Amino acid sequence: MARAKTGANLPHCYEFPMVSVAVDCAVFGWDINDGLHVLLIERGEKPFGHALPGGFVRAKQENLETAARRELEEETGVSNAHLEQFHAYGDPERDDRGNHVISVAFFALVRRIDHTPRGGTDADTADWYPIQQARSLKLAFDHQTILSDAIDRLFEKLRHDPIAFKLLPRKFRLREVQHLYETALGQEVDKRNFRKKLLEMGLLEDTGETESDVRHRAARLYRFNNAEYEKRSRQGWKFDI
Amino acid sequence: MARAKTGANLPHCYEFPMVSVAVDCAVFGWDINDGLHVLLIERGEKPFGHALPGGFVRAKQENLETAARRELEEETGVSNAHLEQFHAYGDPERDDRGNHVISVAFFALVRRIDHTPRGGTDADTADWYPIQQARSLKLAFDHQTILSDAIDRLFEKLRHDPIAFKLLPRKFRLREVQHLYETALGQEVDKRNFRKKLLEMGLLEDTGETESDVRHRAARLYRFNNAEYEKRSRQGWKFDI
DNA sequence: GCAAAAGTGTTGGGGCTACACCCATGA
DNA sequence: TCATGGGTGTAGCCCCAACACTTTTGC
Repeated sequence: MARAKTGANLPHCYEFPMVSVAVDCAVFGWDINDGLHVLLIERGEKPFGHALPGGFVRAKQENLETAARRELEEETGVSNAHLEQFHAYGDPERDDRGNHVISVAFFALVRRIDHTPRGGTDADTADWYPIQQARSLKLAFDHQTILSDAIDRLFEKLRHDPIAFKLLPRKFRLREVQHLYETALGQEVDKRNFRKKLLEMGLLEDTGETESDVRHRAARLYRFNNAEYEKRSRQGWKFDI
Repeated sequence: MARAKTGANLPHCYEFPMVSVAVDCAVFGWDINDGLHVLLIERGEKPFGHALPGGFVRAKQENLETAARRELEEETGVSNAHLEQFHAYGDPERDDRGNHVISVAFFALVRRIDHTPRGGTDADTADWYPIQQARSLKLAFDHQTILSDAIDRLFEKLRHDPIAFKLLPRKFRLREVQHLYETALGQEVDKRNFRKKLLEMGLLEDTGETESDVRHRAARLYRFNNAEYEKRSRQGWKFDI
């Protein structure tokens, strides 16, 4: 999908030099045993190494979010993610292949169990990396900056928006929620106070089910009541943890 | 600055059709007598009517923020604004002149007294409009959506970031701060409690001066201590109102 | 019965809300 | 002296933080 400047037929001509537009996604997945992970591509072409999934927007055919969903599906097999655009990156030198490429970055939240990554259409492979490890890799282009911004934004947003429930399984234990928030806040929280706050908020429904296959007392499973959240949201209520 | 498709020399050729990249700015100004205003251009060309100041990014020459500053300066004479990128708009049909133009939108905060708007380099004229009035205008392209998002974002951000002091004069009365917050929150706040909170926060310095030319008791003038704010910020402290 | 996590109540203190009056100034 | 906004103190309440033990289950 690179905009070649060499070669025979370059049929699309303009008065001024043009910028290319790409989208990139920081896809996050959560697992109570493993913590927060991000989905990275191991590139099979030009700038080798790891990178965020993404690619060029198809002019006149799609908007930014559609492009992001398409690239995500093509490169990693992930579909139906919760997508949120968070920043555009536009330094002229950010793509070291020479073109001026601006990239609109999204973060994406998925339930990790639903998404065993698969490789892309070409030689690329996609895989989950713990965020600590991902942070220590040398990513292509300015993807390390993008990833770092995405993580900051995700942690910030978890506090003011109930997007945690896009990461957690549909039926979850309270302790999973707590663990996720401890990761986001960077500190431990008091179990009793956290549960009280969460339950008294009135957005969690007891499914009546409990976990199974554990060798200790089984935890109740809860479900997030999104309809109720949206109702209150329209009335000006604000989620906060 | 339009990317003409007609005409003789179109020297920049590509393998694929290209997207154009623009930046647009919602410039906000505040005045205690007048409330919140936004700076709009009255366009002298093609899609006539009002629009946000902005224009195309110069490929290979500038990044997004630089482009926004340049366009702001060229079209309205505004310089040294506080700029924050907030969203990118990319629907293929959003520019009704036919090209696929994505726009990276910024909101800009200025001290209105410093900026008497002046016209642009061409036939355009720039002027302040109260936000209520601006909201009721039919703006060019999807600028009404952009403006509306910018206002929402500004109001939200005022609560978690001391950006109010980018809108207020360098030396301000407490009542001005209160008025601005009442606008942002959409509700009145208690004078005593508001002052207490603000002063006990310890980020406002008494300048020792008072306002003049008023026919009632003169108010003290305060200054925002940005150095202190940044220091605390680095220590993890969070502004909140 | 033991290991491992689930689940639960109370208390004290700090911060927020609510509320009303005097002060300084210019006309 | 009056009109106009500037400036201040307190009491009650609610919410948040701190804190430790009992329950269930599988092995």
